Amino acid sequence: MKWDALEEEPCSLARTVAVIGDRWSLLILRECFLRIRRFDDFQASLGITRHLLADRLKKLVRFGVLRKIPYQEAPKRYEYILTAKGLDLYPIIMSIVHWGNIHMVDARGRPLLHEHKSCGKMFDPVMVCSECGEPLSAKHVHVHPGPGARRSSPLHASARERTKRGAEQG
Amino acid sequence: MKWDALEEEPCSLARTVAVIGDRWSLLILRECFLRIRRFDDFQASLGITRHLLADRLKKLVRFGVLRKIPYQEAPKRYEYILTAKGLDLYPIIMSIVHWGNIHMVDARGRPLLHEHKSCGKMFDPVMVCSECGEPLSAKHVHVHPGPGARRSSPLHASARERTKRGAEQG
DNA sequence: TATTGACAGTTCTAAAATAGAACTTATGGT
DNA sequence: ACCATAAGTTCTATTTTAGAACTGTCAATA
Repeated sequence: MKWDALEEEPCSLARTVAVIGDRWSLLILRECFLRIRRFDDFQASLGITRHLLADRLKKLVRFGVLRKIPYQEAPKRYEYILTAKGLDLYPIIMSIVHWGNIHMVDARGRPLLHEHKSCGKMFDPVMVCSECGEPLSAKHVHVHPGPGARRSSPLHASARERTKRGAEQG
Repeated sequence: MKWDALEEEPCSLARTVAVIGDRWSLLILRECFLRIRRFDDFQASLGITRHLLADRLKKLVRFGVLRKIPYQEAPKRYEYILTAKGLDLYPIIMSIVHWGNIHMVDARGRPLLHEHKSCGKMFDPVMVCSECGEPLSAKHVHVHPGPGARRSSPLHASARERTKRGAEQG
């Protein structure tokens, strides 16, 4: 499967994965949320090759996650900053960090602590239901096909269905 | 940078990315949360090559995200099911889906709707502070070094610092 | 004036990962 | 014996990534 194909999938996860579903994009975004903005700063702090960094920044700009803002003329230089769309990735970044905090820390403990300025306390992110405010878990969620679903299948056809349909169609 | 190096980083995001930071792992996990459990079902529903699927399942099992459970003897067959550690990935998956719902849907609308069984309503996931319950945004969060942080740097050294230190150390 | 350094890339080759298809192993059914 | 199911493994070709060097602008310095 090609990356372009992912964007076309009738699945919000697949489409998002097309934007951020590779290791360097996620690491670049981490740096963005830590106020890194410039090419050489990304490069040095990540150890990414300049080639790939250029490529990924271009991709993130193309998807509207980052914007190139000139910060000096002569020679023209740009900073990469998060757009509103990019800032909306915060829950993804935070939930990834949180999972790592719970399941991947070594004996030394967390590399990072997060303080909520609004209440002044160190916190963990919690994902809750927008309607009732209760914490969410997979088993209390039921999935329905939405208006953009593929044909009659719940999400997309299950394995066996698709194999059969493929065979029927050609 | 090699994948193994990511696991060693003093950063919970990098360590999590070592586990789920590639497109196929995320898509496989989507299927897991949709109750797909068997090799051929993953393969057919994702269109992933069998080679890569075997590789990714092995990796997810190694990291303790999936467990192989025998469902028949002779010939021995296994299902891949989410462990508790794997189920904890739900907020990551949901926040990815939600971002796609907001920013990547086409004119037809969302491919999927989510119902919260506890309250009976269609919902969106919201990330809140564990201490005060307010919705989180990047600008209300301040980052502090934790016990597992690298030396004296806030998260890890900034670009320029690291270049300099590298030069000093040889 | 020539040199150095900062910055943001681009270009190159070698190594690694992925795609796509065929093959293997074990077993049960016809 | 022959076919189907299931879960992989093996193979070659293509694509992606790593790593290093190179390019082009401009400012400051010797």
